[in-house]
Amino acid sequence: MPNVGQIGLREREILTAIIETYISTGEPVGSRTLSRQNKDGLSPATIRNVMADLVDAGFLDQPHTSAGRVPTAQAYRYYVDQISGKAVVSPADQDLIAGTLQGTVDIQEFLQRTSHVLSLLSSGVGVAIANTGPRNALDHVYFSRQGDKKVLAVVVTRSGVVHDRMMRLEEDLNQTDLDTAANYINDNFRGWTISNLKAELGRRIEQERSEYDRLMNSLEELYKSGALAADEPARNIFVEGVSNLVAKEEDREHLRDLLRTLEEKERVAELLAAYLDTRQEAVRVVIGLEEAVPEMRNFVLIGAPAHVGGEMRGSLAVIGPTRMDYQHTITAVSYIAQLFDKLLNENA
Amino acid sequence: MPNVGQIGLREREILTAIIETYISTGEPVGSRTLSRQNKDGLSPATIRNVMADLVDAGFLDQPHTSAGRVPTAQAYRYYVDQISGKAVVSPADQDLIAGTLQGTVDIQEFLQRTSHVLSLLSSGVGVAIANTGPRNALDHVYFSRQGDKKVLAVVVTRSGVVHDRMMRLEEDLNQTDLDTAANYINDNFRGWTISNLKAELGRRIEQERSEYDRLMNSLEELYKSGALAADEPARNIFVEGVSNLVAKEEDREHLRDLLRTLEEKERVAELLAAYLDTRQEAVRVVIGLEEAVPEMRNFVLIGAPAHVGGEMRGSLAVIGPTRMDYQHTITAVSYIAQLFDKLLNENA
DNA sequence: GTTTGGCACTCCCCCACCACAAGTGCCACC
DNA sequence: GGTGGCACTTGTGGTGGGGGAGTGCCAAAC
Repeated sequence: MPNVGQIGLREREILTAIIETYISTGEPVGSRTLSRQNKDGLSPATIRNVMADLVDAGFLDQPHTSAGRVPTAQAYRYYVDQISGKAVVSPADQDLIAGTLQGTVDIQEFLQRTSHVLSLLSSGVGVAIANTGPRNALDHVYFSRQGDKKVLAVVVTRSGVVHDRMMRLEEDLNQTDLDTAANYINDNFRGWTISNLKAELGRRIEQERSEYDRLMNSLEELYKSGALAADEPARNIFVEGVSNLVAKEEDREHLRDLLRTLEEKERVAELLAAYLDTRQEAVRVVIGLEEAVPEMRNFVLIGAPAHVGGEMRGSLAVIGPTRMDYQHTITAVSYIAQLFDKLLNENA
Repeated sequence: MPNVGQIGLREREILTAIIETYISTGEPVGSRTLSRQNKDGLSPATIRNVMADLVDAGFLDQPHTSAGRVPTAQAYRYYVDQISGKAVVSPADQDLIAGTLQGTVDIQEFLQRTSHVLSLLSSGVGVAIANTGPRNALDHVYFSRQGDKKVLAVVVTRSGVVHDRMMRLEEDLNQTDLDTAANYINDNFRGWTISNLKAELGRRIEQERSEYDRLMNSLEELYKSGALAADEPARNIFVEGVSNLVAKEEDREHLRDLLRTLEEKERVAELLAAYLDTRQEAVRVVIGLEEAVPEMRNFVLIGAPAHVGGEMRGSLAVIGPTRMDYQHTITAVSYIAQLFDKLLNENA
């Protein structure tokens, strides 16, 4: 068994140099190239020996016998661990981010701009999501009659996310009935999670069904119409910058599958949820995305959750090729995640 | 000067055959191939003569001296005119469309699903837009205090489009002030276009500025915060199916530019507006998109507007390669446009 | 013992070359 | 006007060799 993880200083330096060279050139790196750029003036032969060790240890691969070496997932993992927390976000990036996000109070707008700026700063796609999960607490609802049997339902949650939805009822309700129903819900359920609210409301409707009650009748109508659905996920998932991937991904078919997956925004949301559903605040770098999503081979996820009171309420990420500027991207994600956290907590 | 447009029956048959063959194979079509598939049993030599005429008349091009012929924009134009209005939408497509769009009353959901189904039915991207232009009439507004100096503004227009926007004020207003302001606007401006409303409101605020008035003060606050902005275009523009283009477009750089343009949804909206802003109901096929958008060379737009009382309130389109199944796409766009029209008129 | 230079070997990449297929234009003939 | 024939053009696909980059290993040097 090779001595994985037990590599010395020289090995580490060379490994880092190989990874960085590969990231910038995209071509397998050979001993000669490395020897030339290395200040320590090591000869190609020495480097070859070290490289052989690194292959044994699982950090490098050779596309074929007489080609240079290419970093493995394990190498990227090592590289990311090693650089994480090192750099701060550059002033230029700070300006760009501040300029883009300045003045956004509205969550959806923030998400949209965040995904955009992430795609600009990285060589991948930017993703920004506000969770509209079962744990999202109600602030208030508002119903507005829009015509015969048609009602606009606006649900505002404590995290500032607004759901508006046009509903069709089975029987007509006038605006007074709707206001009464909204008041009832707001008075009784403010602060409840949407799913709990729905369950309890269903129970109460069931209980009162025997005796005729105007309010309960209105509530039942609204309940049946789905006016309280908190699950309109596609509206709060923003994915931008797919054009970045065109330049990066070689294989055409692979590219098409990838874009197809990214267009299914719910899948992207699931991916982030799977890897970021944690109480940790830190940026997480996931290498080896193909285990969860086969068409994402050779892609990594750099993401961070946003919390309100210890609960995850949103997340943002860059999904890009393994060959990317990790330091730059990690600091950018980290910086924006802080802003996101702040925004959510202001709104809470 | 070549006798453009003065082509006989035989020429037309051959031109149509060339276009259809080119659309299905993607390769320049030669006289021999055509002679073999043509039932009339014309010899390659005859076809060659006809082809030479068609080149003179501007319908065909040759990539190089000894290659087959390729249709020009003019040829596609002819082809589309010739087939338009011929076919009806197939039962299978009807099922797919109905299944996807069934039960959507909410405009945004309809737009999203429409763009999706258009991308499925064609080999291009599907676009669906609800106009939030200056001509959009107010139904009512609703303001809700969300915290210190923060207000959620919900603007509902007659076409059923909802704008919700979180605003930050310069000074705090309580909910009563907000309700008074909303009532004032609803009582005075229902049915006005948003831009007229804003202009008139600005005028009134200016007029009353001298004397202190609580209502006017609230209105001014809201006015300044931009709560009445009707221009949140990105939320009502849906573009889906970019992965379709990966398979179609050869040139990598071109593909990247194209995707980049399609990601700027406002530009897509402008494009539709430019070509569809008309009182005509019919599907419009725009060939030669590169005049307006250079990166869309070799792409066509097949779109239709949706009207309410003679005014354009929405539009939908497919943007796809010149090499596409026109008949299929045109009928699909036409069919969905009718549904869109119906939905808008129900909501009106 | 580590580092280095040397050397034979492997493999990919590029390019020149050639034959071939598909297509054309034109001309003579029906 | 349609057709067959023929010489010419041009992209394509396959082959083969030269060159470059890199490797592994060994023996010598430090």
